[in-house]
Amino acid sequence: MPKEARPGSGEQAKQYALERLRKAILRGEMAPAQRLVENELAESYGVTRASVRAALLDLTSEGLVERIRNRGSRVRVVTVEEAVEITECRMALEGLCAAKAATEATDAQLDELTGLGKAMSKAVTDGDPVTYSELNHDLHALIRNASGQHTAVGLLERLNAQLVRHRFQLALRPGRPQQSLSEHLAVIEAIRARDPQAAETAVRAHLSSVIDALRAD
Amino acid sequence: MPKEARPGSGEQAKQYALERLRKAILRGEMAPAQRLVENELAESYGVTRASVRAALLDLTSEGLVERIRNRGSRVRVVTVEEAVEITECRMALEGLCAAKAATEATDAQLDELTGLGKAMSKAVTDGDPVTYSELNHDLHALIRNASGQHTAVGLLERLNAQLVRHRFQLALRPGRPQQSLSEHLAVIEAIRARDPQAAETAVRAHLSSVIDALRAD
DNA sequence: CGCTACAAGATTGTCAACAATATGACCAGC
DNA sequence: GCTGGTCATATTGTTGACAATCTTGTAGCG
Repeated sequence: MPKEARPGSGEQAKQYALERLRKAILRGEMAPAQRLVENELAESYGVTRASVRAALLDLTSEGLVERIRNRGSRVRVVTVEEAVEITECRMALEGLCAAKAATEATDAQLDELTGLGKAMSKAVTDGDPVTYSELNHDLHALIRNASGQHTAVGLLERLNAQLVRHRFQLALRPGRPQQSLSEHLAVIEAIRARDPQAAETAVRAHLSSVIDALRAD
Repeated sequence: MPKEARPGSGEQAKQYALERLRKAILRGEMAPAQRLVENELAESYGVTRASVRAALLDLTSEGLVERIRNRGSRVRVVTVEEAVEITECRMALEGLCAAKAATEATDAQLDELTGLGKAMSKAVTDGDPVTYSELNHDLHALIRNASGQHTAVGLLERLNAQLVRHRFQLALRPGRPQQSLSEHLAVIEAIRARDPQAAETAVRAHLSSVIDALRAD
C-alpha cells in the first residue's frame, strides 16, 4: 500500500498530483516519451485517477505532456527544431522584457542583477556548469519579473518549461558557459545603464547564440 | 426543450460544448464577468456536466475564462492595461512572424496578401468597419501562417482570443480604419518585397499605433 | 442598531463503477 | 511464409452520486 500522505489538507488532490507530476517531468525523472498511465500514477501518488487525469490535461495545455485520444499520455519530446522555434519566441518576448526591465526595474533589482552577474562569473571560473545553469535560469527570471509585463512572463514561463532537457544539455557543453557568460554580462550592463535599446539587443544577441548552439547538436 | 443537433455524450460532447461556449464568449453573448454555472450550461447545451467542466478548464487555459476554487467560472474581463500588455507581446511575436513570412511565404501566399490588401482598401472606402475588422483578422492570420513558426502561431492565437472585445470596439472608432489601413498596406508591401527587416518594423509600427489607440480609451 | 454565529442552499471537487476504444496476439486461409 | 480477420486485454473516456466548500440569509446577542 504505497499510499503517500498528502501534505497540506488544504491542498487539493488535483493540485497535488499536478505539482508532483510537473516536478517529476521537469527534473527529468520521466524518460523521454515515457508512457504515463493514469492508473499507475494514481496509485503511486495516492490520489484517484480522476485527479491524475485532470493534472495530465493541465500539463497538456502547458505543452509538457502529449496526449492522444484513447491511447494515453506521454511526456512530450521537444525536437531540436521545436527548441529553435521556442527560442526564437523567447528572443522576441525576452527582448521586450529586457527593454521594459531597463526602465522599470527598482534599484534593489539592479543590485540583484549585479550579484547574479558576479555569482555567474564565479561559477564559470570554478568550472561548475550545473550551478551556472541554475543562475542562468534565475537571471532570466529576474529580468522577466523586473519588466512588470505579466503577460509576457506567463508566456515565457510556459516556453521555458518545455526546454529543460535542452538547456541542461547545452550547459554541459565545453566552452559554452564562457561564451554565454559574456553575453549575459552584456545584458546586465545594459539594464543597469537603463538603456532599453541596448538591453533588447543584448538579449537578442544572447538568444541568437543559443539558437546557433542548439542547431549545432 | 432546445434539442441540439449533437448533444448527448461522447468525446464530441466536450468539443461541442467547447466550441459552443467559446463562440458565445467571443461573440459577446456572455456579459462581462458573467457567472458560468456548470449545471446550467450542461442543461442548456444538452451535454453532461463533465463535458462542460472539461470545456471550462480548456477555456481557462486559453485565458478566456477565470476560475476560482469552489466558486465557479466567469468570463474573464480584460482590462485596458492587460490589453496593452497583450498587444506588446503581439508586437514582439508578430514582428518575428512577419520577418519570417517575408522570407518563407510562398508565391501563392503573397498573392493572397495582395488580394487581402485590396479587399481591405475597399472595405474602408465603403465605410464598412465590420468587414474591415474581419479582413484585418484574416491578414494577421495569413502572416502568422506564412511564417511557418508554429510555436509563435499558437501563442498568438491564444493572445488574440482574449482581445475580441477590445478589437471590436477599436474597429468602430471613427478614423481608425483609415490609419490602420495604411499601416497594413505597408506591412503587405514589405513582405511582398521579401524584406524581413522592413516587415518586422512595419508590424511593430502598426501594433504600436494599436496600443496608442487602446490607451486613448 | 450593528455584529457574530450558524444553518440552508447552491456550486464545485472527488470518487468509483461502467462503457468505449485501441493494441497485440493468435489463428485460419492462401 | 504472409495476409487478413477475430478476440482478449489494457487503457482511456464517461457517468451519476457523494463530499467538501463557499455564499447567503437569519436569528441571537451585546
